[in-house]
Amino acid sequence: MVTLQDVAKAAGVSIATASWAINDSKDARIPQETRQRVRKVAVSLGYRQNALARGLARGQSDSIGFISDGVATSPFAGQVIRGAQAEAWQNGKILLVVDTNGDKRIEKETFAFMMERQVEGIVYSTWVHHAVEPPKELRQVNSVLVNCFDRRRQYPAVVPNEIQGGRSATEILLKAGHRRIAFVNDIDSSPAAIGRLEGYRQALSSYGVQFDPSTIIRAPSNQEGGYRSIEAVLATKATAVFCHNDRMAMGLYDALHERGLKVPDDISIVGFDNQEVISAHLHPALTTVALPQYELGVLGIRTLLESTEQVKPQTDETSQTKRKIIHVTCPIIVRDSVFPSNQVIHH
Amino acid sequence: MVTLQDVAKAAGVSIATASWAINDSKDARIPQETRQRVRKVAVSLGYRQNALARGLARGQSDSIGFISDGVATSPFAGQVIRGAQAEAWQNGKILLVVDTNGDKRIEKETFAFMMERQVEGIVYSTWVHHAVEPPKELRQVNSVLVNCFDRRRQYPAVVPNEIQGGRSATEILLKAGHRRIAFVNDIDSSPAAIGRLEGYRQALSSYGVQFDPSTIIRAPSNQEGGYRSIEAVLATKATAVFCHNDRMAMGLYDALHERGLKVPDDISIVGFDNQEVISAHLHPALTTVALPQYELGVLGIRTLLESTEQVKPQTDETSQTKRKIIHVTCPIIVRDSVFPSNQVIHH
DNA sequence: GTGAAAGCGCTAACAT
DNA sequence: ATGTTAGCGCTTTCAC
Repeated sequence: MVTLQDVAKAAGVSIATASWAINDSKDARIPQETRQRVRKVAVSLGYRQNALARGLARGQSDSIGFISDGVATSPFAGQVIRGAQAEAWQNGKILLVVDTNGDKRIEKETFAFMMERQVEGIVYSTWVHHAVEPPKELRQVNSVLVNCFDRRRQYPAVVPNEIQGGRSATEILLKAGHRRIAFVNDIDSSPAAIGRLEGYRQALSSYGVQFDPSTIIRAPSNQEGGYRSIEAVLATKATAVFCHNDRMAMGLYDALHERGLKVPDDISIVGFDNQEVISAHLHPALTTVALPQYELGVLGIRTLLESTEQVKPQTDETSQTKRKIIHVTCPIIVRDSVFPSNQVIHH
Repeated sequence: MVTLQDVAKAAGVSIATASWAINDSKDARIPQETRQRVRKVAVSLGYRQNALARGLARGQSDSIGFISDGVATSPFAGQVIRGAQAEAWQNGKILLVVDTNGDKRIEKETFAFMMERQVEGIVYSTWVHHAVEPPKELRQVNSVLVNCFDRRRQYPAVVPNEIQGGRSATEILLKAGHRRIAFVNDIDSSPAAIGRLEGYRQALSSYGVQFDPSTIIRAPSNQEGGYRSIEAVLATKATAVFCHNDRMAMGLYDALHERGLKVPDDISIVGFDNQEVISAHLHPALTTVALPQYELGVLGIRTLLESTEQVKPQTDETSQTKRKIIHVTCPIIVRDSVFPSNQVIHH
């Protein structure tokens, strides 16, 4: 293993100078010539910094912890890690990723493990968008919540904008001319269920359409739920349906198919999540609203890095400052399940 | 920040003794009483090891690099990371995960970055099972390939057993009494396409069924491919179809549906991949073969750790030793798309 | 401009 | 059984 010592010796300079040259320190007063020479030598010797030594000396590890309760498992949330990692990388940091599988004990251990490794902060991310009660330890370090939030607002959080998403989904139907729109929502209450409903109502209202509670159908948020809600959907006499997610839409497609009803000719459908393996490949392909997963990851890290620069972690338990929640836009993905589609495109 | 120094002082022992007590060194000859006392003090002081300092002193980082070309992206391969991480964790190691997005330049940078961080080895994993040419640098360190392999067998590799998978898929159909079985394979050649076909042929052969090339249909391995292969499938007069993957099966379901054909009454179907969001939720739920993703991750790390213990990384370019390839079993997941299903269960 | 040297927090060989 | 001490490889202050 080649050390800085070796490089210095080979270049005929002191180890301090070598360090400056390698790191290209702005404030070090060494001539370009020396810098170049040292670096040449370093390359020719195949020198590589030892991040452990560097971190120890500088009291900084250039690493960020990423705790998730299953992001890596989720079929459609790995993108969050990708975004986080890309943004961390941009800033010369590396991510220590641990999936706790939702286990509180593992979570605590993970936290300790990360602290030992001198992480500069921790991103705490969840699989589904919901309220969490993060382990108190998290307050000892800079941290941000991604795809979740704590009710007391002790941590900055980055979440998808469910309301806007629900609004966009509904508006695309309204723009296409639909006025009677059913909403097959998740039977479980959640930020997604609440937010998307609110968006749905806002959209109707902005188009002057009276909200009719009987157009709201609730079912489990999976294919079966969508499939089984067919009767209720047809009973609403709606010409279009906004499904809480793509999986429900997939189930609804099946049920519609079985009754010989065509999408979008007989009924228009909009989903949510843009779970590509489903939405992009249904017949017809499903118009849906995408979850900004990659962005959530990016913004999570960015938020963390910003707060690292400025403030120290809050240790003052009495502090009442509410941390901000960033709501990230959910873009609409137009495909072929809304009729008449030409109108959709023109607006 | 509390250091070992502080703990030693508070406990009234030397720093060395403190270190031994904390690490519970077997060979250190210190009485239990002292150990206990020191640890009590450490806890009460809120002491936490500094992994950087420890790693520097021991020349060991307890971390493993995990490079992937998109595992985190893949809707169904995040499990590989989960498995890898769980196994690493078991051994007191942490994973440094970087997704290169398939970019060769990022790949090189990632490698350098990981070496700087003194990783004890690198797992190089790919999204699809295929042959790779890993960057030469990889040979400088202990490494193992996961879900991919190099033709020259310079690295140990862990891959799914495609042949056995294909065999299992076909056998379940044979056991159910089917004798004319179409195989809708991927039109692109790949270890999966080749292996699954081989398994299909082996299964037929072991049941004394003559292989008929006309039952092999090739199409792009996605929903559209499956959907469009309907004519060809029907033309084979097969009573059952083995699809190269669940996505193709999903497309085929759609096409079958449109012609009023029922699964499994009119035709039985088996998929591959066990992409749950699809397979578990089609109507009827799809019998399929699962990719052992979690296991791939576990075995990747285990293999790495084993070789770390024993051999040093091969630097000898002329060495001709072929590294082993571990083929991991792909379990069959029985659901409702094979008829008659009762027979299936009884065997 | 450059170098000497004091750490960073910990481990482990060596002394006692 | 316990303490002393020399590093691990690097950064950075301070002196020249």
